[in-house]
Amino acid sequence: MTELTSAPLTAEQLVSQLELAIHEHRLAPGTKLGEDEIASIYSVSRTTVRSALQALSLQRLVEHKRNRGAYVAQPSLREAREVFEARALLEPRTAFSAAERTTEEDIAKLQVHIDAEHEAMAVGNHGRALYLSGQFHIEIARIADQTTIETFIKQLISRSSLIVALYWQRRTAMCESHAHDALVSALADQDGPRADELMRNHLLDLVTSLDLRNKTSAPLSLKDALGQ
Amino acid sequence: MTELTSAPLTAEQLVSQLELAIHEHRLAPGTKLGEDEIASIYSVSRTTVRSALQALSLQRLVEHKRNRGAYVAQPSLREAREVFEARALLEPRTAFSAAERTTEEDIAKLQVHIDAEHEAMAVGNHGRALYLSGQFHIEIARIADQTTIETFIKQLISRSSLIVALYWQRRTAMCESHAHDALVSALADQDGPRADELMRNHLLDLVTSLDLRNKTSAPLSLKDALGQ
DNA sequence: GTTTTCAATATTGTGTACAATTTTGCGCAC
DNA sequence: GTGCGCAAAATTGTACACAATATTGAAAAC
Repeated sequence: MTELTSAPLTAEQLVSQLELAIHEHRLAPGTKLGEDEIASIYSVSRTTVRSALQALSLQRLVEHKRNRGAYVAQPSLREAREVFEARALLEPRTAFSAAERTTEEDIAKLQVHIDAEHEAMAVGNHGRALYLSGQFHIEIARIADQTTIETFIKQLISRSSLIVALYWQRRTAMCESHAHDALVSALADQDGPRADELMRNHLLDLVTSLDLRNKTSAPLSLKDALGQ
Repeated sequence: MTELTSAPLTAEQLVSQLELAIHEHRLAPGTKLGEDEIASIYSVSRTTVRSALQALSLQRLVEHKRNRGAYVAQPSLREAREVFEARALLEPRTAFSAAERTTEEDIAKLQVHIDAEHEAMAVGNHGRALYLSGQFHIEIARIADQTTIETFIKQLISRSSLIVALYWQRRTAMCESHAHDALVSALADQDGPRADELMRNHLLDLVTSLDLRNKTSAPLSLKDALGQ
């Protein structure tokens, strides 16, 4: 389903593949990304892999340790807070702008998105649900027609996915997408101020659903802590 | 002055060199960045050059055209507007946060910065003055202690430099750094709201000093338009 | 039995060589 | 004289081979 041709993946496609895997929590934070390993899995040369890993490194999705290799990033508590502070600065206002120029096609698209989210949740595919949940936020930035800000938000969403993997409190209950429903409603009404407010609260809810107290610096397990 | 050792530059250092050259307008938008050319100039391998160019490409400082090479980016009018909209979302609030935690050392540092700006202006080194002017904004983000947002602002400042190169109206008069003086004052008083307001107005002044009307899509000269 | 040192192995970092694509210049036809 | 087409040159994209560094395991000393 992911690929039809047998043509070797380009670096850009490889970035997408790895990005998606990280998004959907198939690759956990701290996982080592060996160059030869990835090269053989995707049947590409190490040159391609290195290019892809550099791109992901600049996006802060992987951490590069000199002469030791690339690892899926493990955002610190501080980084986690910063990511959500940045989102708080960008997303509400972007939702505001989006509301003012939302078309009917946009609403339809968002509705499809939300349905897919619910579907993934129903099937129990939490990784997929989380990915789609992120795409929803990106879609709003797209509607706002601000590609520069959209790029930033994309990056923040990616990193948020890592943060969720590390600091999520409730393992069972996933994020209620009622917030997303309400946002779509505000966008459909072209109600900027309401969209702004809803997005602000949504982000606040997200942060409070995380465990961002600095008990220890421990990320996941003892093995991970020593694994560095 | 730029280097003492004869050790070959690392990719990261090369990025800094090229970044600085673009910042200071020694490399104009649209300039072709041939891989072999750069490799011979800095006595590094093409591998290093390619790595550096990829990094700059992801920062939107250079545009990569498949099988045609890398060029110093030429932000479109639309892109230019977007960059300043993003700055308007990030920088005022960041100045606010910075004001609340500014120390005396920070003030001293900023003052040195401003003095250097004036000095560069006095000598007529406009490129240098522009670079330092950008660094001032980055310094404020640093004071705010928000590395994630700082990274975004760095990128926006870089791109602003390209935008100034393309769309600056008054060729003679450079940006009056009185705005920067006022900001330092607000920071020294730890007056968040005033810093926010001053930054907001400063950015507004910057935008209005640019020529962002969409007369044609022409960037600089006819030659450039054809040069693609 | 524990610790330290050293060699063997594995992995990343870097440079070079080849392949693919595009551009350019010349020649021929109209 | 102008326009088209093909071949040669140049430049980027990709793969491979070697060098540098870090990790691992075993052997020896305490």
